[in-house]
Amino acid sequence: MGNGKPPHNATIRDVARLAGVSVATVSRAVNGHPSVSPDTRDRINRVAESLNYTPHAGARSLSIAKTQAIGVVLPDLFGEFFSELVRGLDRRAGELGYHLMLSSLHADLARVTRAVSTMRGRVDGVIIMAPQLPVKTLAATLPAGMPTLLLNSERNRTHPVISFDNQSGAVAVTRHLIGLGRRHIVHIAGPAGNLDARERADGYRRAMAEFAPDAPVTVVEGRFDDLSGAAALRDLLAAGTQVDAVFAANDMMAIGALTWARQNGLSVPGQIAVAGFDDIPLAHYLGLTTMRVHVAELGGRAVTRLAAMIDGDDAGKKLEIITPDLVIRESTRQ
Amino acid sequence: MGNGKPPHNATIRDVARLAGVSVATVSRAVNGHPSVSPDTRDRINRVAESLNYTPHAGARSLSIAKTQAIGVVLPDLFGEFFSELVRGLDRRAGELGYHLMLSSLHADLARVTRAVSTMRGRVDGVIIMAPQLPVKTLAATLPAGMPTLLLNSERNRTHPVISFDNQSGAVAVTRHLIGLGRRHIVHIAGPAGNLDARERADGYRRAMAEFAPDAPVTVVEGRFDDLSGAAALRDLLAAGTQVDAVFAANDMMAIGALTWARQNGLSVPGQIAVAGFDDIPLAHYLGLTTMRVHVAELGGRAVTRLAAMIDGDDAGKKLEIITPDLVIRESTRQ
DNA sequence: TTGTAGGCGTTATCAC
DNA sequence: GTGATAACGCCTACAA
Repeated sequence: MGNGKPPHNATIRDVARLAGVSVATVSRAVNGHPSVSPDTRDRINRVAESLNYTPHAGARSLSIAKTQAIGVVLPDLFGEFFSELVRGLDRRAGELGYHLMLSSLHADLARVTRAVSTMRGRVDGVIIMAPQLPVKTLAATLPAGMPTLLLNSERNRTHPVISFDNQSGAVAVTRHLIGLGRRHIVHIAGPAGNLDARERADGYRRAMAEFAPDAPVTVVEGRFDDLSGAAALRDLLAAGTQVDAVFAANDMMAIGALTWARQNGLSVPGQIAVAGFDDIPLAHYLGLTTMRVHVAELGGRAVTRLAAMIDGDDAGKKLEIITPDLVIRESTRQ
Repeated sequence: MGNGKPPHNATIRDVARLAGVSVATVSRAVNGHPSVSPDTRDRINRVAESLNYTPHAGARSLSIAKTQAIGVVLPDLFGEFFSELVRGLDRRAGELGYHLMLSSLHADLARVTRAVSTMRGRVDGVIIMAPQLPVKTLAATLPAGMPTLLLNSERNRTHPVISFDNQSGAVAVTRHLIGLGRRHIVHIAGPAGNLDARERADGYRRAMAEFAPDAPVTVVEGRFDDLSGAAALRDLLAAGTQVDAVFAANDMMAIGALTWARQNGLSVPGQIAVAGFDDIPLAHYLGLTTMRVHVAELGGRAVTRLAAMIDGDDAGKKLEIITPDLVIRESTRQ
């Protein structure tokens, strides 16, 4: 390990030579091809084992033009959202016999493009999550002929996309808060430019306009993390804004706001009801009302779909939408 | 995307032909080799762009015998531990110009071995976390000559390993609980066979023997998830065991126990103090005392070290230990 | 500065 | 059933 005895790894040729057969036969034996006599097969297996021979996957994929790997390019996602997504991707990939080539922490177009480019030839297709980039721009810079599936990108008829129904999810949450009798409902949105954030804010506005037309509409911007959620609520109150409910664009910000409120003597949900979006495990423990988005399922479906695209049987429809469910917990139970 | 115009991706040969030069020159131009006249370089770049040419990384790595990718094989880790680890790995990998080939959910030897085998030829080395497998067994089945770094495996002078100092961490937690005046301290251990679990249990026993020799020692087994933590505490109390403190082998189980206790009318830390291990973000929010293990740092260091091994300058020492810190929060603050 | 040609480790198409 | 041998796409001496 790290200093194995043979400075040079055994190749198919080494096995062939020692077994006294041709490389073609070794290849057949190793891949379980039927037309190899039991005798030769045994001999080859023995030699292979003694040499600790492992086929070179890179060479193999170059030869058969198939890597059995899929690339995954992600932005800098938060804790459990990230792990759930990757878990979903990895599980399904494993089931389908694919490896996962991961590249996260990619924000801007250049990084995403570079990540995908360097993957060409080592993956059969890629799954990209870049909610901050316009599909057109993105598509224009990707390697031609590489099956690509977009996660949580703008709906669009030209490229395969899977995403959450953010807007109707946000409508459901907001409507729930309105149903509680709250009127001073503020929305802590995600970063400007982020599509999910924008769609959720749109849902909030739509619901307010429809179900509480006379109530004030207040949107402030956060950065999807807990600190910015806390800061947003603090600033609003400091500015004298009346608040009896908070709908944050994701759970982490909601948790920041919720925690801050309690630490500053405000009762939740008594004085302020709080709701988030995502349903990360933390939400369960803190009793946070939220929209459950089934992140792992998203990952699994993405892999399934991409695999189909790779195999050439890309189902007709480009757009696939996953509907989130409202989960009511203590933070809005009065 | 998924249906690009050219059914066949452009290769270096296509570029060469259209630019009226040899493939060698294109290769040099693409790789920024100095000895290419500005004219030719320009022409080549233009053609490459027009063809949307992206080098085939697989072929390239076969040729230069370097993939710029590292494999990561993990067991089925829980939420934030997983995400923090992968984040740390990925960040450092990105900095060093490596891709990450991920394969998680691997429990038994066969799976781990297979995962690593199928990675040969597509990665330059692997990082393996398999706390349930003996190093000797594992090492025997790995492809020869593949740089390998083990995470949280048994200490050992023959193979490079990075791991937490589980035992002294457990001693610190237990000692803290004893210092609180608690005497009926139970330990909810991880799955038998898991090395981290075993070391932490050992630390608990050692601390009890040394600092509270007359107090009862109670160890029950959990599965590292919240439900088993809750069940463990419930069963202990149902059996009439006296309990005034719980030290769980990881945070998820501690959280399960803590939540169960509160839901069943037991005050924490009043009647029962609770402590965990890992310091996942959730612990912060629930005020759980725990050992902080800097998971992301572990990942980063692992990549750094493996990269060094790949480059052949493997530092002398095989074993690298990361010491965790005690973080005291409400769950043991009286 | 540029081209020729061999090789990286496998697979697959032919023959035999 | 087995063996040559030509790909796969790229890199790199070695020549020119």
